[in-house]
Amino acid sequence: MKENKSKYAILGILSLGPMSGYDIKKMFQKSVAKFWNESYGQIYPLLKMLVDDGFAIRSIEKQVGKPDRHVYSLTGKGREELQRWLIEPVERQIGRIEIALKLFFGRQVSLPDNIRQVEHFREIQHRELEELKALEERVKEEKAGNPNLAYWLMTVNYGLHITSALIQWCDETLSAMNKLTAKTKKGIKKGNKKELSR
Amino acid sequence: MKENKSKYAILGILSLGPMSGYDIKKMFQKSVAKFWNESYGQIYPLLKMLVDDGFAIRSIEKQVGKPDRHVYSLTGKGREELQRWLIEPVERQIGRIEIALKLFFGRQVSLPDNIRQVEHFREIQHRELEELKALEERVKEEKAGNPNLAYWLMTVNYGLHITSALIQWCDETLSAMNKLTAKTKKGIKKGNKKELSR
DNA sequence: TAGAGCATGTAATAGGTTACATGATTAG
DNA sequence: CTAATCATGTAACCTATTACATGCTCTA
Repeated sequence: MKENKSKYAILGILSLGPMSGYDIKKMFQKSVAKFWNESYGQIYPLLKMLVDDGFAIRSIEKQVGKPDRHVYSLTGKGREELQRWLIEPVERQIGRIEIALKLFFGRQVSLPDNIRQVEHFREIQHRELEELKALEERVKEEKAGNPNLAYWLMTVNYGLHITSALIQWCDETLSAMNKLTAKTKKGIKKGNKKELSR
Repeated sequence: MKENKSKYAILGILSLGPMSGYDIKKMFQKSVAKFWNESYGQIYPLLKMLVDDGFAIRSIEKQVGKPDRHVYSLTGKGREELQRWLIEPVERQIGRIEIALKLFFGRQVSLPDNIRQVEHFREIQHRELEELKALEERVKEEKAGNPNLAYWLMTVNYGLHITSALIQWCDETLSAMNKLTAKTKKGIKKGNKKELSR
């Protein structure tokens, strides 16, 4: 049986309250954007499916000057379906990690090229870390008293752990690369030209 | 312009030596499987494209009792294309992290349900860590002297850092959850029944 | 004799992004 | 006057997995 994860992501967002497709997209953006996102091309057809399957109901809010809002609310059946998925154990997933793939083939380019690549990756993670720290503070302030707070902070913490670990890995990797540079330089001084070859 | 990552992954594998589609699949399995993989449905059509674009050439090895081997080798143009991609800076990618999404909606299920989920995730990461440690030793032994060794160890190290960070996060998260349980229990002793509600 | 390994490939299907079409209102 | 925001949705297009088709050899 194929499980469409996007479906559960949308059920989850809807569990926070009734919303339109447009609202859902915005909600993804300002809540789980760091580890999940959906496009309109997924959201609108899936909302239709959720209604067809009885997981949500649609009500229409008339507006002037703007298109009508189609507001979706979870049904009891929809909440049960979400809960069923939430307690289902996650599986080991092998994501595609581009930086690792590029480095695996690192010998195909020069050492300075690889150093640049890792330094750039480190900058990305550094910016990410700052963003996550700011997010953590913002959530603590704005969501104080919200019964979801504890869980939300755990997911922010996930990001903090991963990002810190990546920065550490970058530092280790850069120092390992600098040692390789030093070795090559030594080789030159000793006149050992073999070590110069890639 | 759309860049097909699978194309570069295959060019990369081919940079290790001439190979058939079947070999490429096996090579993915025993080298980068922890962070990248490709299916036959991607490999065979892409190999055809690589030849059409002049990035690889195909030679046929006749065999008896088995189908002919179609062996692909990188051309100079193919190696250049790979190098061009390798030095191109990676972009920040937002992967889909299921455990984080589930926990974000954690309030929809019970605290013990969430604890079970994280404990299970921790076990997965623990097994992964053991596998990575074994892999590191194996690579150090079997690939001693291989000019790729340094880069390969850096990618294994990537996995080690991520996995250790995840285990740490699990421990922190589980202890945070246990504190929530303790709070609820205290509420019961004091007869504060409101705190029992989800 | 059943199953795994060798070896090619295609077709069906699922999953997902981007661009397009429409059109009023509001802020700079 | 321009761009953004509100708001719906669809169509075209990629990307990727799984199952299927074929068929020989070797091992348990």
